[in-house]
Amino acid sequence: MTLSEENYLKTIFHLEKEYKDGVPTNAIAHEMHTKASSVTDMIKRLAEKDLMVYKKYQGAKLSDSGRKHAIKIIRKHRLWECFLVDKLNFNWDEVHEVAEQLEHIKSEKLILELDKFLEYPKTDPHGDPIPDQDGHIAVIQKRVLAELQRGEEGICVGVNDSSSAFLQYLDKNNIALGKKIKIEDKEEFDNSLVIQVEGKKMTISGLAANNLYIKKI
Amino acid sequence: MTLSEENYLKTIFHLEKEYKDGVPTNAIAHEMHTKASSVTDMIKRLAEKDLMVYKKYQGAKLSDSGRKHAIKIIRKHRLWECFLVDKLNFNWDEVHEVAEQLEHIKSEKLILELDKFLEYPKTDPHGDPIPDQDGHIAVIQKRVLAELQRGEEGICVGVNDSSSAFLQYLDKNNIALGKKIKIEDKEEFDNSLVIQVEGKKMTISGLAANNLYIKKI
DNA sequence: ATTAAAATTTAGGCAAATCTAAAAATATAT
DNA sequence: ATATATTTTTAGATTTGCCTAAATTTTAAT
Repeated sequence: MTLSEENYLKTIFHLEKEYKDGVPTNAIAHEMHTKASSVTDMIKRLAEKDLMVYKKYQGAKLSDSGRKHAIKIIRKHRLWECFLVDKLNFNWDEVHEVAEQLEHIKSEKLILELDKFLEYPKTDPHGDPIPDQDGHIAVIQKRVLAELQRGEEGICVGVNDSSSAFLQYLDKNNIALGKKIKIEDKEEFDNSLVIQVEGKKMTISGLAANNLYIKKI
Repeated sequence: MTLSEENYLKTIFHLEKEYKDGVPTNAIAHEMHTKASSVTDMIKRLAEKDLMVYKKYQGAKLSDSGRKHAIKIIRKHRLWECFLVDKLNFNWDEVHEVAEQLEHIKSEKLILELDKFLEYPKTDPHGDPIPDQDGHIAVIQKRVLAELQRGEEGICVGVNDSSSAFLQYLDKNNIALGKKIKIEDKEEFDNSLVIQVEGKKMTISGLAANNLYIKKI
C-alpha cells in the first residue's frame, strides 16, 4: 500500500460520516487538495485492489478491507499524537502535520509497543477516540457546546475543528480538554454564548461553540 | 527532498569512507539493490540540485550541502534506534528496518525533542556515534577485536556488521556492548580466537572478530 | 599498444500519481 | 420535459524513479 493510497483511504473514511451513501469525487478532491480526475484514477486503482467499491458516477465507498486499513492508519495517527504531546512537549495545535507523516510507518511491533509505552490511551490530544487493535472505535458521549441551554454546564471533551487557528484560540482563552464550562447566556441574534470557565466569564462566537464538544454533567 | 534522494545521499555518505575519491556507480547500485543506470539518473538529478559533484565516469561525490543533509538523516536514524531500544523494548537486531522509515520524518522540533527525551545519547544501540545538531560526528576510539593479541583485553564498543544474523549470534553468545572481552588464544590457521567473556571461554571465527569493535583497556 | 573485459552512460520504456482539457453523465430549474 | 449547470469520467501529458538493452568509456591483460 502506497502513501497516497493510505491517504485516500483515510480521507474517504472520514468523509463517509458526512456522505453515507457514496462520497462524491469532488468532496475527496477538495479535501485532498487535488483534482477530481486524479481522484477518479485513484478510486479505480483502489477498487481493483478491493479496498473500495466503485460504480461510475456513484461516489466512493470503502470495502470492509479498505475500512480496516483506514482505521489502522487512524489508530497510528492518534497514538503518535499522544506521544508527541505527552512525551515530546508538543502543543495540541502542533501535532497534526507530524502525525500525518508518522501514521505511515509500517511496523506492527512499533504500534503495539508505542501503545503500551503510552499506557493505552483512550483518546488523542483533541479528544478523538483511539481505535483498538481490532479496529473497534469507542463512541464518545458528547454534544456541541452550542446545543446547551442557559444554565447548563459540561466538561470540554473534544474539538470538531483541529486547525491550529482554532486550537490556539482555545489556548488563548484558557479552554482545554477537561475544563468545566457553564452557559451564562445565549444571544439569539448571532448565536454567540457567554460562558464561564474556571470562574472567568467570556463570550464565544456561535462558530466556536459549534466546534467544541462537551459532555453534560 | 524525496525519500529516494535521501536514501542515495545516506548511502553515498557511508560509501565515501571506503571510496575516498569518488564512489563507483556500481557500488551504489549494489548497496541500494538497484541498477547502475538508475544510479546514473539519480546522481545527475542530485548534482543539478547541488547535493553532489558529478563528473562523468568519475564516480559520485557529495557536495558540502549533500553531506550536511546525509548527516541529518543519519542523526535521525540513530536517535530513532535509541528510542526503539530504550523506550519500546526493541532488541538491537530489530531496529534497522523501522529506523529506515523513521529517519525520513520531517520536523525539526521532533528531532530536537526526541534528543532531549532520550537525554542526549552519544551513541546508538550498535555503538555508532550520533551526529550532533551541527553535524559534528564524534570519533569513537576503537579497533577490531581481531587486531588484539593474546592476553590483551578490551570493552566491546560497537559492531561493524549490523545484520540481525550477526547481532543474534552475539546475543546467543552473551556478547553485548559494554562487555569485557579477553583474548585467550589466537589460531593462525583460520584466524579464529578463543576469548573470555564474563568468565566464560568461547571460540569465535575470524570473520566475527573482524566485525566486533573493542576499546582496549 | 592493442585487445578484451568491466564499468558507466545513453536511449527508450514503464508504472504511479498527478495535471489540463474535453467528453459524457447526472442533477437542477424553469 | 427540455435546456442548462454541475459533476464525473476519459484522454492525453508530465514527473519521478526505476528498468533493459545498446553504446561508450575506462581499466586490465597480454
